Amino acid sequence: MTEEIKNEEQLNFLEEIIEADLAAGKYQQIIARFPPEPNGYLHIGHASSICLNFGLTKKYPGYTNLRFDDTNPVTEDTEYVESIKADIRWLGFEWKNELYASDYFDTLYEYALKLIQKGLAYVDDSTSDEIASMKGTPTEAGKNSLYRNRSIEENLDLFTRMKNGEFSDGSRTLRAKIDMAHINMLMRDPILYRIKHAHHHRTGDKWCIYPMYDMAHGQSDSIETVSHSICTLEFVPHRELYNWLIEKLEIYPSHQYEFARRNINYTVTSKRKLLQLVTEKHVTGWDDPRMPTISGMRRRGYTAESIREFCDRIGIAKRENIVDVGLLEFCVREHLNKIALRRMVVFHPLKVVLSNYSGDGEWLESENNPEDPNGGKRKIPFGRELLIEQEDFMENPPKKYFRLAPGQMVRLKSAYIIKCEEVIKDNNGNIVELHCTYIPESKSGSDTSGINVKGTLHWVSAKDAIEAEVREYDRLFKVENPSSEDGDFKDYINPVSLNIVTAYAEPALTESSIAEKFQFIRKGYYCLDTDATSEKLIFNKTVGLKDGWKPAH
RNA sequence: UGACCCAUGGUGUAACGGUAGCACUACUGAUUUUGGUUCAGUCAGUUAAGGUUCGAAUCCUUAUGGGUCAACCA
Repeated sequence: MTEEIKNEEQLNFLEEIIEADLAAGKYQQIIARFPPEPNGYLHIGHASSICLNFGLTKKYPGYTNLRFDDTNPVTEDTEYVESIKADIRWLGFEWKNELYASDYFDTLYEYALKLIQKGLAYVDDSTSDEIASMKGTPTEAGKNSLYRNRSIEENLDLFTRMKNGEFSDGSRTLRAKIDMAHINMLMRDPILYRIKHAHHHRTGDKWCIYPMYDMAHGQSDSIETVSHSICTLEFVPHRELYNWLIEKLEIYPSHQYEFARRNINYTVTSKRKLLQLVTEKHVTGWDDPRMPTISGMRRRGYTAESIREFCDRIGIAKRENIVDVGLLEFCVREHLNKIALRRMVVFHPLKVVLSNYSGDGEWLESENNPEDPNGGKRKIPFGRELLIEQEDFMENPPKKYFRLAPGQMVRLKSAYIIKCEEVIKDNNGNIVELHCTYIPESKSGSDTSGINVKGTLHWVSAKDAIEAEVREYDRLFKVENPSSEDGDFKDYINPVSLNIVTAYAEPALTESSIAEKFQFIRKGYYCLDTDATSEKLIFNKTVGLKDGWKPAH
């Protein structure tokens, strides 16, 4: 019975492996790690990996370490270290230990010596080109290096001198001695250490030789006794080398498991490409709201909850995929609908004069969020002259047009029902103003008019409205998968991914803070941008409302 | 012309030899002082061909399609 209930839960393949390992008593707890290289900002793909690793060790006994894979000093920087830590925390996760592969450089060096002593590694004087040309191809065996059979003593001496800085960059490498005819290219005497006289963000100038990924990653996992080392599919061929090194080094046997990285349409998630967008100024920075980076999504107004929900919904598997960005947007709307404060903002104003409204105006009340009974209310000024959206009026409306038209009535949200009496045009025939009458008995909350209207419009009081800059974003790329198209991915950048409009907002918005999320009624979800000042309101469009009405033309 | 990984509606993901399910999208309808939300419903899928079996998305074979591998990157 209990087994049946348990079986109803759908596990992904990693959870199945973990549950089997736990059930077999192979591990008492599972240890995972999130291993970013500090050479770029985290993006939505990393979010998926973070949710996976940290989520697994939340679900099962154990913990996740944060380990920076900082073995290439020329591309890495502490700016990235800090942004990565901030992004993980913002997403809602906390690591057990903050670790760096560079912390293990001494140990890794000892491991290299051990390999040399076992006759399993050698110093190669070949140039980069020579090594490449002797590597063979997937269908052709490679050739042994001229230096492959040096004595252990000579290798020890040369490697020590490499470490001591006696040789120039690129002049020598330490290579594993495996098999140049191996079917797996990675096993054809892979390079373990290379010379780089470069300043490292943590170890400074202590080292001039640095381990390659394969010589560092699995060993770091092992040092940390990581039980489940989860990475993406392109590392599948590395697993053989990962295991070979652990076996020869006789160290703790961590295991590598691979899953398919998540791709999202109309964007790119490759740090190299994202870096290019930043350095070539196609966007304003790593946190440009159009970027699929965690910092960009945060600035755009996406919530951590919605990103976690998205990662949860797309799941994990081993097959190639392109997730529809629409699902991400659904998750964002789903959360924002619950928490966003409703406000009224008119983007393309059309003046409305209420010919039968006298007096200086009045303050009306409106709920902050109809989804939240405890959300409270706010005051909105109402007056004789109002602004509505140009698109909410049509002189010759199609059928089923619920908005304003000559002789037609609509409700102004939280205010009165109005009727369009007259259309005022300029000399060119453009509509510049509407003269309407309002129904005094139709006041929101105390409506005794008995009139039912289909349409409700958002509006602002003309004299009380405040100007705000609104930045509206569209997808960064014109095609679903820019990386798979011919030519450069940058050829497919959407030239109109940013549209700036000056809008007219109700006064309550003056008090906005960056932490608040808004829904501009009938428009979408918005948030204050970091560029905003006390003099100038600037909002980012997070995502639009689902739009259920399309005029038939 | 090798090896490895993968193949379920438009998209993502389940079903572990026994009724192909869930979510997003799209489309209907109801409700609605947001053409939003909510609610109800509809359309739509096992790459192909063989084989094993009482029974195959699932196991086997072959084919087809996609991805990965020849950086002193990770």
